[in-house]
Amino acid sequence: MIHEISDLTLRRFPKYIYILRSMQRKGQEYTSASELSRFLDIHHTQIRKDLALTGVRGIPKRGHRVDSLLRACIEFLDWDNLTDACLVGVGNMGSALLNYEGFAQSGLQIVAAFDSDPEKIDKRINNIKVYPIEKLKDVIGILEVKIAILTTPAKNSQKLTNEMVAAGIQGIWNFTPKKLVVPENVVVENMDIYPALAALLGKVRNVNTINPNGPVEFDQE
Amino acid sequence: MIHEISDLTLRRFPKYIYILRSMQRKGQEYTSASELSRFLDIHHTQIRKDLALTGVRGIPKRGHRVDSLLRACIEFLDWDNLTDACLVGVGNMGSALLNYEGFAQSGLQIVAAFDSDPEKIDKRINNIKVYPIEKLKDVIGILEVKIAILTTPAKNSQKLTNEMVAAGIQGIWNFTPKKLVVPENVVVENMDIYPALAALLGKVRNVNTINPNGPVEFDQE
DNA sequence: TAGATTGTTAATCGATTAACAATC
DNA sequence: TAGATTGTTAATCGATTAACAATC
Repeated sequence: MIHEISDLTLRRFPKYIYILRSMQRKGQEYTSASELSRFLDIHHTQIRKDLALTGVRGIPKRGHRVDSLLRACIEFLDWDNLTDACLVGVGNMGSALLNYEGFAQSGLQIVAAFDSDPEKIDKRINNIKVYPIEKLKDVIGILEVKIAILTTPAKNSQKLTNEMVAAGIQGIWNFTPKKLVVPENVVVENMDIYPALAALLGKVRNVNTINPNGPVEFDQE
Repeated sequence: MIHEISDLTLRRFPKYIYILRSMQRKGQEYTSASELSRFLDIHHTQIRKDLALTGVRGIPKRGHRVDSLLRACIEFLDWDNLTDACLVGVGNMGSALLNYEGFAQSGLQIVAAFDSDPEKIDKRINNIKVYPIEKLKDVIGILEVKIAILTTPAKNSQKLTNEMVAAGIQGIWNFTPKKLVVPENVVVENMDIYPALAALLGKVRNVNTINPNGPVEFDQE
């Protein structure tokens, strides 16, 4: 029986990869679950379970070779194969993502962008061509893109989503605050910043409420 | 005994606020936990528990008044009071955030930005002044800012974090992939896009693995 | 060898969901 | 009234953490 890999598990792997890459750059040969745990605030048992999913075996007392462990993690996420994506909505956030350098190392390649502003159409941003939004369906169909990044104003997000789904999109990275309605075989990953903002402000308040004057210092003098 | 409000709870409230605002715009007078549940994919029992935290009481068979419920949710997150923040690193992502229109409605006001590029210093983006990074400590001290948004390259993130903490920052919204080390009274909210990307690509793969040919259609002919 | 580390199984913890009486 | 909705308590579920034998 194949177990579905849980969302939380998938989210931990990029953190392993990030640390392992920096270890590799520094020439470190071996690492252990306990060492990764110290750097990441993830319990060492959790890390062992995750790494076991990739099939690697560690050596007691020594741990894992950094390079083979890194390779295993990258393969586990399939980040050694680039998945094509398109980006819809070339505003501030969209441009920022089009200029991101890290995607190529993370399994993603943006091959087309769409916008409704005639000023932007047919321009290239970071060598990615901006198509008119009317051509959404055609271009997605021709390029056979399965992943879309949605960075439009929230207003049209559902309409565009419907078009994208009709054109064959299977996964949407949603940067708008709107919940998208999609068929069950289409996946949505919400990248809404407001829940994160609420969590940040709320946690700062939690800290201040529980411990309103900060750490108590013993006033010598 | 005061219960600390959990992270997941805090993250749900912006979703309630978002829906309630659009209901209010449409002039809808009443809503119910069950209705919100349909729009949000959150269990109705969960919603009732959350709303109970704000102190509102619903009316059986009728639900809640949209306007008073919205007000209660906003007060619960303290979004009716603006918290000052500064932004460190005016790159693509930083500029996108400086131009965000939604923060004022979400309890956040960015009052200063910092960068090391002389081209950017002393310019204004969306009326927010860009200071030289060397003045980080002074400006944060003078303006008494407690929240920082970190959108620099990952390289210097820990060094800048140390400076910000020394200057009195209590909460950091971290857009870099690096895990920041901070004292326990400082809160970090990670807005790393790679875990989200891994989750999206992984979930699309999950769907295709479990159901490789999409939904089975009964071919009538 | 001694001890650090692995990998697995069991216990704990917290969030989500189910069940149900109360109420307008 | 009948029935939809509320709000609470109990059950379930899954993730995290603890415990521990195996091993180099």
